[in-house]
Amino acid sequence: MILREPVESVVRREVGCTVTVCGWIRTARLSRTVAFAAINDGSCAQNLQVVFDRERFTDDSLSGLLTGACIKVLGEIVSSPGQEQAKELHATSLEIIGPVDDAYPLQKKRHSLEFLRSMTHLRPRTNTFASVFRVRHHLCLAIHRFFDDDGFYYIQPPLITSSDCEGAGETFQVTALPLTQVPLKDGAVDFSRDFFRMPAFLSVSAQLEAEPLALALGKVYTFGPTFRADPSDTRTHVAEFWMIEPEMAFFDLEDTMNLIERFMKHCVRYVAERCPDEVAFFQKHYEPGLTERYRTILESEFERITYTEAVETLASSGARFETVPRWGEDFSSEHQRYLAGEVFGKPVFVTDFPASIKPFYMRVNADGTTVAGVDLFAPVVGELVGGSQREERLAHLGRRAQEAGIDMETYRWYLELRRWGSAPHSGFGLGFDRMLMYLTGMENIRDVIPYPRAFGKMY
RNA sequence: UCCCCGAUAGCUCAAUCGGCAGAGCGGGUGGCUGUUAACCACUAGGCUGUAGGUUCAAGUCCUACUCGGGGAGCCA
Repeated sequence: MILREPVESVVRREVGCTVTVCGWIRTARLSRTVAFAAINDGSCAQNLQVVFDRERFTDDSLSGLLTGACIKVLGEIVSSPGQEQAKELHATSLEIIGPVDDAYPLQKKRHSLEFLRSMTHLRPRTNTFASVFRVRHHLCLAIHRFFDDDGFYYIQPPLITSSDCEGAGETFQVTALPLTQVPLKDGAVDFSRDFFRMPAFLSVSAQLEAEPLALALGKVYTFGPTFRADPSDTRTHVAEFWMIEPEMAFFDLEDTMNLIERFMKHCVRYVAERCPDEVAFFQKHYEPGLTERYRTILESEFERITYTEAVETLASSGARFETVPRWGEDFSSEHQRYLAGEVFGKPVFVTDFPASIKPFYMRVNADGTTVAGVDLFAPVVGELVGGSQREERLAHLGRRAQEAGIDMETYRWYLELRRWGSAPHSGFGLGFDRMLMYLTGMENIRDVIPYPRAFGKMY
């Protein structure tokens, strides 16, 4: 067993304690009487300064103190005369566990995020990525805690599905057929000879599978990976990402907005409490407005306007848009950012969209032309959440499905939910990785995911 | 997929009108008050993304391609 104490705990130790620490050297400095190495073991944002008395350590024994090397140090906690840290470790023994050579790519200076993207195996050793992944962990737990405390059940929908969820993007097909010799029948692929005896896909949304659980357990949520084969090559898109999809029986659209707002505030508060060092780091190096962003979310009441009001606001704003906002068309990302950023300066719920631009499962409003959908737009990043009250009336759903060209046989089970014991219910979807971007200020989704899978690239 | 920008030392970048390929950091060597991305000196390190073209002369201009980034669309 390798005994060692994490830096996160060492920095809270009393002066005089003897500890063993293992970590990677971030920077090392040698002078005549003394040498310093700042080491980090990932347990926290802080480095631990280790001091080597050069009377005790020979030049040779310190020659391995290079940026990137993994070392094990036994020493005593002493108070530090330096300005940048209260305590430091006075070394009594040093072991170079993993030496480095001069080809080690990470240096004690800033690297571009693009450069670091080319080495996903080493970038977690940088302050930036270690911080991102620590916040990622805490945000995951914040989500589970929120829903557990709120009476939700965590469910696991299938990742492999038989159908393409309407309107949610391109699917990856899953097959066990030999692609070099695909079995054919009447000129088409014979899927009856595939693994599932039918075509299969990776899930693009768990919503449809979550609804039956909500209509039995009351409140449920999913939190898992989602796959999209869209050829989207942007800083907010990847092929594999994580989504949170709560689904609630006996919730109307207003209940849903209240839930989303409470949820967002909980997550922000949780991260601010658990990761103060990381938030300060991102504030300093990436997004000067980050703590202000947190404050706005925590202290403001999110704006709520209808789609029609939003279009009018945009049209009369005097701002010049590349695409003119017109009723009946979806908002472009510049519209979303303008509404949240310029008009309100805080997150804004937009509700009641034209039925023609939304999927068949959203509940038709009394006016017959709009549906009870809601999007949450945030400053800078645009759309964060998309949700709706689901159409629970069989006749309405049947009509909308037909208009949308949905194969009724495939969705028979979905219609049957409305046939037997139907109930009003609602849900929403939230891109976890995008939320992490929002909370860290990282501007490319590929920099908040350990191993991003994107169009044309497998990092 | 479309539009825009970029590619020069290991990394981050500079190179004026087309005229000798540069700096900082990192590496090595030496020096040095307990330093904080330490500092000082010296040193090694280059087929300027690839393939063509224009020119007396191309890192610089033109064409194509490759790779990277940003934006649009689609979406989370």
